Formats: sequence, structure tokens, C-alpha cells
Amino acid sequence: MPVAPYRSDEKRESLLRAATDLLHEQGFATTTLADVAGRANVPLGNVYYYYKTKDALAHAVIDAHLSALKERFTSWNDGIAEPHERLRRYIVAPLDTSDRIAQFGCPHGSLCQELEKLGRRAPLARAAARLLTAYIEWVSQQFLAMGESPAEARARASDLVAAVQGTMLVAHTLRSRDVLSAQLKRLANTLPRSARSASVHQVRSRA
Amino acid sequence: MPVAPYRSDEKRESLLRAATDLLHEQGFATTTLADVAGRANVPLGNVYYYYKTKDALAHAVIDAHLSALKERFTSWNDGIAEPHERLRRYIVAPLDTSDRIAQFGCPHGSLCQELEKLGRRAPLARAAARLLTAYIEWVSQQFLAMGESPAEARARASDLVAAVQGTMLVAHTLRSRDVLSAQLKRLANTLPRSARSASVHQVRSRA
DNA sequence: GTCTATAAATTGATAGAC
DNA sequence: GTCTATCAATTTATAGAC
Repeated sequence: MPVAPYRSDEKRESLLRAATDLLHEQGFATTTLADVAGRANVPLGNVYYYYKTKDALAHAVIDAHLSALKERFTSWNDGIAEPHERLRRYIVAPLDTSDRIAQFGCPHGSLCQELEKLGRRAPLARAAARLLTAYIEWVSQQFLAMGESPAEARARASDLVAAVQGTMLVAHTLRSRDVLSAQLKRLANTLPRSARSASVHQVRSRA
Repeated sequence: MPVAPYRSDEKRESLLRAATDLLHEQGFATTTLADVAGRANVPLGNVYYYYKTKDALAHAVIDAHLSALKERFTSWNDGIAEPHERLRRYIVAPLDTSDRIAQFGCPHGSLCQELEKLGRRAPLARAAARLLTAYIEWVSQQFLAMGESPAEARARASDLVAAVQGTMLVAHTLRSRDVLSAQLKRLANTLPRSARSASVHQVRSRA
């Protein structure tokens, strides 16, 4: 589906990358469009040609996060046979960028939390919430594939996503990569290999 | 230690209460001093007589949260004999205000997350972080009293606080009191009654 | 101590030349 | 499509009368 970007799309994507990083590092409220323009090496006035409002830019960031998330899920579904092992990979995934997560928190979770506070901009909050629900749905599918009942799978998924998110919050607040690492590893060890007679190899290639 | 408030302290406390509620509902960045003044029925200009800056007001809110937290810990230490039961009470405590937590998230955790983003106002972030560390320290003491080793107690405490915080984030994002309730109850059920030969009745009256 | 202006700074967004 | 200049609104903070 994605084609080679046109010349003008490069600028759009440069702005999107700058905004993605800045929303992670500084949050939505603190990040000004001048910040974004500056990091992307684009004059302030030109930002509005690509994104009509600040909200539209944030919305694009969230959409990009969601797309990337779904690609990761598809990749895990296709590349890892055991749902148990997929979940383990999900849990330890933050270790790939542990320094940034210790410094700035989870790029998805912190967006969810902050945007919920922006009362009149409810659409943005709803969009960010889809990031968390995407996690929960995918994790739930893995527990289903491990033989859990639908209700149990949903509950376990919600618990697990909460534990991962909470871990990132604590590690970020403590600014400690070590806490993040140790805690995620403990969390991975609590994973059951299967529920009862788990029918593995069931979910493939659906994010 | 607390004495009867003077007349002028009433206004100060009214502002503090308004700010506390608004920081929970709208976050720091979204809440204007005009909002606070309005909710406290105080003219905008008068706010600055009691709190020199917005940061000073937020700092007072955090200090008040921390004091309230420590009182709660002391109350639990003194009123509940079993550390295991103290932890259960900690876990289900959010159910006392489940509606507000489902709507606005954890008043402590969301402050931590948001204030971390305000780069140049680092002192505020550090102050908010003390809320989370206060939880972790108290929980750690309970695990110690249950016979865990210091290292294990610290790890378990970090895990438990993360799980509770993550649960509030997920429930808030899903805006679901039911998710909050069910998930916290499951979490409470994972509590061990003791480690090995737990020497209970050890920690009392120290927050 | 209280309150009404209003200053000063920031920032989202636009106009309009090129 | 690009970029400079600027508007308009918001908001922290202060001045100064009472």
C-alpha cells in the first residue's frame, strides 16, 4: 500500500517525525508548533500548509503510532508461533528503547493520560485511547489462542497491559532503566505457558 | 500539630482545594489560575496574595497530597494488624472514589506523568515523584513485615504500585468503573498471605 | 488584605508577498 | 508551495486604588 513518497511528502513526514518525538519528550501541551517547525527545519508558517491545526498534527501522530503498532502485531503474529512467546516479546519490547522510556515514559500511555485532560479536545483523547485498546485487543487474542475463555482472556489482557503501562510509569518516575528492565523481566516470568489444553498456532496474521 | 485555621487561612485552603480538584480533572497545563479563582470564588488578582506563582500553587497541592498520603499510611499501620490486610486495603482503596478515578485517573499518577513533561519546571516534577516513591516505600515496608528480604520487598512493592497505577490508567482510558473494580479485586487476590515464616505485627505507626 | 485594571509574554493561526 | 510578518487570543503576573 505505501508508495514512494513524493518530494513534498518528505516535508510532511519530517514534520510528523519531529512532532512524534516532541510529543513523547515534552507532551502535547508543552510542545509548541514553533518547536516542531524548528526541529523539522521548516519555517513556522509552512507548518500550516501540511497540518491545518495543532490538533490535526497530533491526530496524525496518533494515527502513525497506531499504524506502527498494528504492523508490530502483524509481525509478531506472523513471525512467532507460540502465543506465549508473542506475549513475552510484547512485555520486553520496551527494553529496545529503555533509555528513552526511562527518560520520557511510554509514548502511547503518556499521550493517553495527558490528552484525557484536554476537556474540549475530546476527539484527540478518543484517538489516543485507541492505542491502549489496540494493545488490549491483541493481547486478548493471544490469551484466547492459549485456550482461555473469552472473558478470562479479556481480563488477563487488561491486567497485563496495565502491568506493563504501570511499570513504564514507575520506571520513568524513578528515571531508572534498571527498574524498567528488572520489573519487565519479572512480569514476563509470570506468564503461563498455556491455560489448560491450549490450542496454539491459532491466531496468525491478524492485527 | 494542625491548629484551627485563621480566617485568612480559609481562603488559602479554599484555593488549595479548588486547585487540587482542578489539577485532577484538567491537569496542570489546562488549568488556568482564572479557573482556580473562579471555582474558589476568589478574584483572580487575589490568588497571587496567597500563592506567588502557578508553580507555587501546584507545589502546595502536591504537598497536601503527600501529607494526606502519609496520614493514610499511618492510619493503616495503626488500625490494621496484618500487613497482608493493609496491602489489600491499599489495592482496593481506589474503589472508594471509583467514579472520579474512572473519569479523571489517579490524582497522583497523572500528576507524575504530566509534570515530568514540563522540562524547565523540573522541581515540580521531582515533587510529584515523591508521591509515587511514598507509595513504594510504604508498600515495601509491608512486604518486609511479611518476611520478604529487603531486595524482594522492594521489587514486589515496585511491581504492586505499578500494577495499581496501570490499572487506574487502563480503567480511566476505558472510562470504566467496572474495569477498575474487577481488575483491582483480581489484583488483591494475587497477594500472598506471607512470604515464608512471616514475622507479622512488626511495622506500626510509621509512615 | 482585597480587588480592578492592565501589563507582558506566549502561541495558535492567518495574510499576503514571492 | 514557501516563507515573513503579524494578528488575535490566552494567560501569567503586576500595579495600584481601596
